[in-house]
Amino acid sequence: MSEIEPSAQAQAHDADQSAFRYNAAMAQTIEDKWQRIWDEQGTFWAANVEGELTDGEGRHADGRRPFFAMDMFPYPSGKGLHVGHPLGYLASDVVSRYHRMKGENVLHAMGYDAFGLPAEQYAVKTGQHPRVTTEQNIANMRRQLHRMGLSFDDRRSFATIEPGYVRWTQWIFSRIFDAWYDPDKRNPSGSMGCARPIGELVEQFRSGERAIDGHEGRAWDDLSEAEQADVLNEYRLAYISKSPVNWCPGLGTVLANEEVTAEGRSERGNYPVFQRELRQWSMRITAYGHRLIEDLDTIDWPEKVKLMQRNWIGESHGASVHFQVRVGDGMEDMEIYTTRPDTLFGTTFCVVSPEHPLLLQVPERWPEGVPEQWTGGYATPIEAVAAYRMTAEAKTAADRVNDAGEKTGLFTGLYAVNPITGAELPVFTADYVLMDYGTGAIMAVPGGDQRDYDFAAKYGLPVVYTVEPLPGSDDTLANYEGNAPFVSHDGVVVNSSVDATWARGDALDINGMRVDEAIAAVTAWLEQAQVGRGTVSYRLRDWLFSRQRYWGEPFPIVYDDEGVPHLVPDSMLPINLPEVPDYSPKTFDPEDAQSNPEAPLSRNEDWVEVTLDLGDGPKRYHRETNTMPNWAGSCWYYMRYLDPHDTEHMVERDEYDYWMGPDHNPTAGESGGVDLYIGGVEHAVLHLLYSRFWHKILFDLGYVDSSEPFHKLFNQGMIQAWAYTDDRGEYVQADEVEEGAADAFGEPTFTWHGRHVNREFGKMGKSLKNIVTPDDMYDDYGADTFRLYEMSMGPLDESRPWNTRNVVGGMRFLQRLWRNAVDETTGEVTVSDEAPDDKTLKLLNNTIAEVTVEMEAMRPNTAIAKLIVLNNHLTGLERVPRAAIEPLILMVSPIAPHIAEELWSRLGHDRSLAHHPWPQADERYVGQDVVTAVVQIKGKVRAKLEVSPDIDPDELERMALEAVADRLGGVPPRKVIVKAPKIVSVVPGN
RNA sequence: GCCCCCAUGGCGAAAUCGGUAGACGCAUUCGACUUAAAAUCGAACGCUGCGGCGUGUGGGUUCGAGUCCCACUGGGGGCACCA
Repeated sequence: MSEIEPSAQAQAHDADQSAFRYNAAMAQTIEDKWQRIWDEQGTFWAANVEGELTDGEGRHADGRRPFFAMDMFPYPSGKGLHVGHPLGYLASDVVSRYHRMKGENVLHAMGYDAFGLPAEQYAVKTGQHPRVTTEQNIANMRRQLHRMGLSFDDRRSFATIEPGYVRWTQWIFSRIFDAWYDPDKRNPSGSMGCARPIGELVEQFRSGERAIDGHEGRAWDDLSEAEQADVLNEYRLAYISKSPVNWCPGLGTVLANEEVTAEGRSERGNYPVFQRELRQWSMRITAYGHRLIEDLDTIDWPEKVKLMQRNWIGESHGASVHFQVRVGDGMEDMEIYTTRPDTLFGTTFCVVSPEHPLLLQVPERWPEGVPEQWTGGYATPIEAVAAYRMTAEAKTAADRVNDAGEKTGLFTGLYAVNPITGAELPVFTADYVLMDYGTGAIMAVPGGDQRDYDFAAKYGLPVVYTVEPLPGSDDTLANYEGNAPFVSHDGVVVNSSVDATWARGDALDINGMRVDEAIAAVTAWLEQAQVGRGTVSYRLRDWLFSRQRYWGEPFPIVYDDEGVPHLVPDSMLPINLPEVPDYSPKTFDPEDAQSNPEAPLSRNEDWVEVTLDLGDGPKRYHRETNTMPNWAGSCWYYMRYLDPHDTEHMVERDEYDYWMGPDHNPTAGESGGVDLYIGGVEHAVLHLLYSRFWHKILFDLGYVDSSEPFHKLFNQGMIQAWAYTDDRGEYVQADEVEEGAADAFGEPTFTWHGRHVNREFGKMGKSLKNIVTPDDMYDDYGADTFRLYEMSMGPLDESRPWNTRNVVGGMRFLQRLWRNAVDETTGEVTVSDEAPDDKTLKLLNNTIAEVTVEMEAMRPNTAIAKLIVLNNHLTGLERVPRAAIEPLILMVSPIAPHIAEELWSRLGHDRSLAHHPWPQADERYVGQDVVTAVVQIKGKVRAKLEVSPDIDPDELERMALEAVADRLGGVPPRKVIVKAPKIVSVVPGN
């Protein structure tokens, strides 16, 4: 191995006496050298069970314990990295290096999530093909990450845009399209509900085991192909529907619910989003709602993220109830959803959403004596409903949010019959009822619901209270009547009995019951009377899966002349993106709600129109021109690291079982999955929910044998930064700001080129002029110091401000470490082979024990503090013993690997320390000879005693009382608590 | 509005099970070395009237509270007409 010669720059900087000093220039030389050696020797290659992927020494896994540590892979934007980005990558690298030293077979790799909107927008802006700009960005990002010394197995890197990857993304889509969800079948983990191949559903239809929806009485084979396709579409896990979706004219695409902000605007670009009824692809994630909640209990994730997923899925238990609606001379069925079936006696009207199909059947005339406010002044219900639908559709989601609380709506001219009481209830349409939650229709109970109360107050509808406060509480119904609903579950049912129910003619009386009891009683009655049943609703919507974009995965779908979708056979995958004359999206005036989406892929007719043989001879088809959302690639990428070059499988079965199967690793739990997944909390309900969903489908279908993709999730904090504005509010260059004396209020003041500036706190960004890049760090300190600083800033999962001024502390630590082994003037190794003294042995072994605990718990900040203490001790010794500094170097190596490798090699080792066993503490030297025992009187420290750690409690009590005798003034203590050997707490007698 | 999380010196933080609050680092100050400076090494470093007081504020539980409980203040995050 080549000897490091100090660079000319380093020599000039440090003059003659410290030519071998560890400084920025030396660090860079060392880092280049070791990064090259690691690459050449395949130091970080992870070994597969079989195949071409062996470790650097040509070995397969051979039963070694696996550890799969993964980062949320980056989106290769053109902006490059700042020091805030790699915090998670550094954390996972430290963990990976530590686990390698524990002898585990560590899989750590990095891919690139390269489809998506920003890449496309950047390409449009620069006039280059997105593939060109994306690949440039990937190359740049790869260089920046490599320079940090991250221990990736680079053979396993890939980008989601590569045809070899797209092929399997499309293959997974095909499996999802070709599957349905059977709620009555157990899945492989034993709970109810399982995805099954669509062929098994067809078999049920064909055999008559299952009735064919909408075609009862007909044989499956008598249905036309288009009719069959329509039936199956209602079951497929990937399906086409015409339903209200988020249409964003400013971006020219539809968006998933998760991509729309609370303000009702697009998460990207912040454009208005409109509810439009459009024909789009969806994925039936709602079928998995319960399992996605339930299985959170099997994984080791931050409670915060689990809670966000539970809230997002929003499971609510209630009942659906069939109301009869008078239409003309007949009756139509209207199904409503309620969580409070106990309040059926208190419903005084019904509301359907503006998109509800019942509105197609409104009468031609208003009934007699309808108030003008109900009709909105329209001559007929048909006109009123049409007009209301128009205004509702034109509303952006943002308008809906702003109007929340302000109720609007119109009477439909229809009346529904309460199935229990037989009361005739006017049916309104109002946009506070949403078509895609529950059944899109509600029974309004103004006495028990704030929204219904508001609506009733505005339209002069009666209010009936059916629950009153518990007897014995201070509260009475009188406190509510005339001004508010009683919404609490804590109450007793009143006003709720009939002698003969309308639907069934039996008596029903729930008066006096508590709410929970009453819910159960009414639900049971509904089921017996066959007018309703207990149901579960989800806030979660099905996942809108198509986008009007060029830069995404094409669907493996073609349509025949009748518009029936067909899968493109697996053998024809991947379907690559065609060259089109213009790949930019067709965007519109952001406010133009009536515009229509147009997919860029439809611009290439040669690609769209295609002749294929799908098994029944060559026929003409046209391709699906929408593309998949950019979440598709990230839904399954973790599996591809295991087996990145496989052309036969998404992932080879044996490799999956070894790396991610639930039996492979005692720490991965019953769910199996990635051992450690590090990333930002911003993906809590997007990527992490979609990934779990896809994974569960693949699990149900038998392609993978762990029920969850990621066993342990860790969210790293955000690195924030100070920014400074001048008196005009313009940002000034943050690194040119100087701190001045505190002002009259003790607040610090800041100046920029002599002018006063204000400090604010937030993100790091170009526009805030406070960017610090990793390259700045390499130039001034080197990658090891940069790594050390980021790891020592504080707990990994908390956000904190970046402060370049503090980085020098890490540099000094590494310099002292270096100086403890190498003479700065001569470059000679100075360690001694003599045995360490007793004090050094104690400190060394205690440090090993403590640092091991910190590393296991992912607390590099406290590990570093303890390493510094040991190093500072060695600095004070006459000669530094080899037996002390070698374990120190090993413990430093996960955090500052380059300097550790260099010192290790200078100390005479000819192999990399990357796989050297982690130091073991010698138990004989762990613990203390003397401990300080504290004597407290009423919790205040009054004396300290140096005692043996295994002192007898009675002896300690005697010593303690003697030590504080003068404070007790001869009065015997009332109570003495002894926690030997650390605390004696005395309660004085007076 | 509902739900969740956080608050410790001048600064980043530590105290992991209720047991000496402030480890470690930055900044600052003093000293040694030096013609001088840098670097390095050593020391001091919560406040204080030297009695004490101190972990956002007020209460509580306990021999003992940064840690547990209640109420509040400030900051951050999630959801938001979900029947």
